Parts: sequence; C-alpha cells; structure tokens
Amino acid sequence: MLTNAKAVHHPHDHLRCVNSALSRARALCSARRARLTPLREAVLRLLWQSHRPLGAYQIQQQLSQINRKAVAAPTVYRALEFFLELGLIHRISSLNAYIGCPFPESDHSDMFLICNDCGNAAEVSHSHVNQLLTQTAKRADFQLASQSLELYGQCAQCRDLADSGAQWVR
Amino acid sequence: MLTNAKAVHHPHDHLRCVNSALSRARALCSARRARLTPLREAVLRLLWQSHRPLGAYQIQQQLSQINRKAVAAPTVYRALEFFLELGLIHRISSLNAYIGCPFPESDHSDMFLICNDCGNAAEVSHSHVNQLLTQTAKRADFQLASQSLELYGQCAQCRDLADSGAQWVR
DNA sequence: GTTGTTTTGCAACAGTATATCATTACGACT
DNA sequence: AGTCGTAATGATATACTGTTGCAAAACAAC
Repeated sequence: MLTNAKAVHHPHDHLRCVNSALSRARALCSARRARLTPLREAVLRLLWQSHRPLGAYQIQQQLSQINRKAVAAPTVYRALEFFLELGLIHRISSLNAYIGCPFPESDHSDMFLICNDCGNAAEVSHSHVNQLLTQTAKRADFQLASQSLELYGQCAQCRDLADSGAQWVR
Repeated sequence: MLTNAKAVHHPHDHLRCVNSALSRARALCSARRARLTPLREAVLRLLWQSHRPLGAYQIQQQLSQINRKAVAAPTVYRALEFFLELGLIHRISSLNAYIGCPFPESDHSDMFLICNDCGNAAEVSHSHVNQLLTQTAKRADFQLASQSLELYGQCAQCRDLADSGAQWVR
C-alpha cells in the first residue's frame, strides 16, 4: 500500500514534504525535458503549502499576491494542466480542487482520504482495492480504464482533537 | 451486489426502467410527505429518459422546450436538490451531471460504472468493495463517512460494437 | 543574432451553481 | 369559501469554475 496518510493526517515535518515534492518535480521535469519555469514552480509550491486541495482561483489569488500583479485564470490552468500531464498533481473532482501527488514517479491509480474536518487529503494506492474494483467491474462485464475515488470522513488527528473536546478552526 | 448494470450496459426494455423509477419515486415521496409536483416529475422523467447522466443546463433546455417557456437555472437546481435529499438521484461529480438512482429505497453507498464510449452509467453497490474501502481507510486511521466512486471504461455493449467494427455515434 | 517553439499575458466567453427577493400555489384550519 | 402559514416557483443577478483565441515575450537550437 502506497500512501502518505501517516504524514498528512498527523503532525509532521511539513518542510520535508515540500522539499521532497520539489526535488521530485525537478527530477521528473528534467527527465522528461519539461520546463519547470518560475511561475510553474510557484504554483507547485502553493499546492504543497499544505495537504489541503486548492482551487484554481485560490491559487490565482495567492499567486497574484506573490507576483505583486494580477495573474489571469488561464495562466493558472495552464500550469495545472502541465503538472497534471506529468502526474505531479491530481484533480479532486468532487471538490474542484487540485493537490500535489506524493509519489509521482510510481505508476499508480489513486484514491483520496479527505477529512471533513480539517480538509487534508491523503493519497492511497492499494493494489487490493484496485484488484477488487477491476474484478467487480469485470463481473458487470465492464472493462475498467480509469477511476475517481474520493473518500470522505474523519482523520486520526481530528478524531483525537474532537475526543479531547477541542474545536478545529479552519 | 446491487446493480442495474445488466440493464444499463445492454439492450433492454427501457420503458420498464422509467415506469419503475417513477412509481418508486411516487411511493417514496408520499411516504416522506414530499410533494412530487409536475415540474419535479418532469425533471425526474428527463433524468430517466436514458442511462446517461444529464447536466443541469441540459435539463434546463429540455424542460424549457417542454414547458414552452424558459425555465431558470435555480428552478432546475431546486428540483435536483429535492431529489438528491430523497436519494432519488445522484450527482456524478467528475461529470457535473445527475442521474436517477435505480434503488432509492435501499440504503447503499454507490459506485458508478461509466462507459467512455456511450456515456451510460450503471450504479453498483457491492458490500465487499465497501468493506475493503472501510478497512483500508481504517488502516490509515481514517473513519470513513461517505464516498464518491466513479469508474470509467468500456461497457459490454460498446465492446461488442467495437469488436464488430461499428462506430458509436453519440 | 535569427528562427522556430514554448510559455505567458490578456480579453472575452462558456459552463456550473448559488443568493436574494417577489410571487404563486397548496394545505390546514376556521 | 375565506384566511393564514408554508412550500414551491419565477426572476434577476452574481459567484465560481474552466476554456478559447490571439498577441507578446522568453527560450533553445542552430
């Protein structure tokens, strides 16, 4: 089982996530001869500032602040498209939002565990799940090609917080 | 395993789907003291005209034609919300589209098999899948509450069509 | 440095969904 | 039937999400 849930849904050294993500991105881009421009890197950094999926227009706003001048929507979408094609980010369709992929080099079909309280989304790739889904589809005489799996619930950290009577403030 | 895949992805007597869906809807509405108004029934009929998910604005257009006068977006969304709350329809978030639920009275967590060729979407509820997902989530210390599972691929009918060399025209 | 390609800027627009307030229809009660 | 409260619909505006098309700028290769 490939997952970053242990980090995402618990306290962790987030700087490591960011640095690891950026160095992986740089490696992958140079391997594919894709240009990781300053603007694109800024978008990727924003996506990795936390484990919460970000909407395109949230990115736009933050990017505009950083740049000290307005950045247009297509610019953001182009950067997102660039990363989506490289497998460096994913789109979470039930949220219309985007999130960095923690293991872009491994060919995986992904699933997300999204916390209803804190909004953090962990990625999980589990071969049993994929097998069962493929098999279930096959039993319905359906040839599976791709999937969108988004699970909602409560993460460990928020459960503990809730148990202790505290309130989460977004 | 609860599914309508056998019908959806094969030739079938669709009138039975429609009639069954409408009578179930009427039953459920009267049981819940919810009003199945003419407008709402028209929306539900449109959703059941095929097994392809419909966008809200597609519904709006067709509804306007039927009504011989323009129907506004909020009207459509209100009808959709009404049915969503009753569990009579589902929203497929990766398509921004809506589809009738074939077994609204049974409490189920759903998954869709959506054909990339013909667009038909079958609903599947499989306890093994749900168990495995719940368990996988649990292993990541995550308390599963709800899910959005949308699988894409090729249905049996379209596979046969493709094998026979024919072309599907949408 | 010139040239061809990729990236970014910019403006307009298309598609999806919601907020707000006015109006109408309905159900229950007298 | 008439009144009253609630639910449903109409109508307008607006927010949010995403795309198209074309021009300008940056870059890579020669």
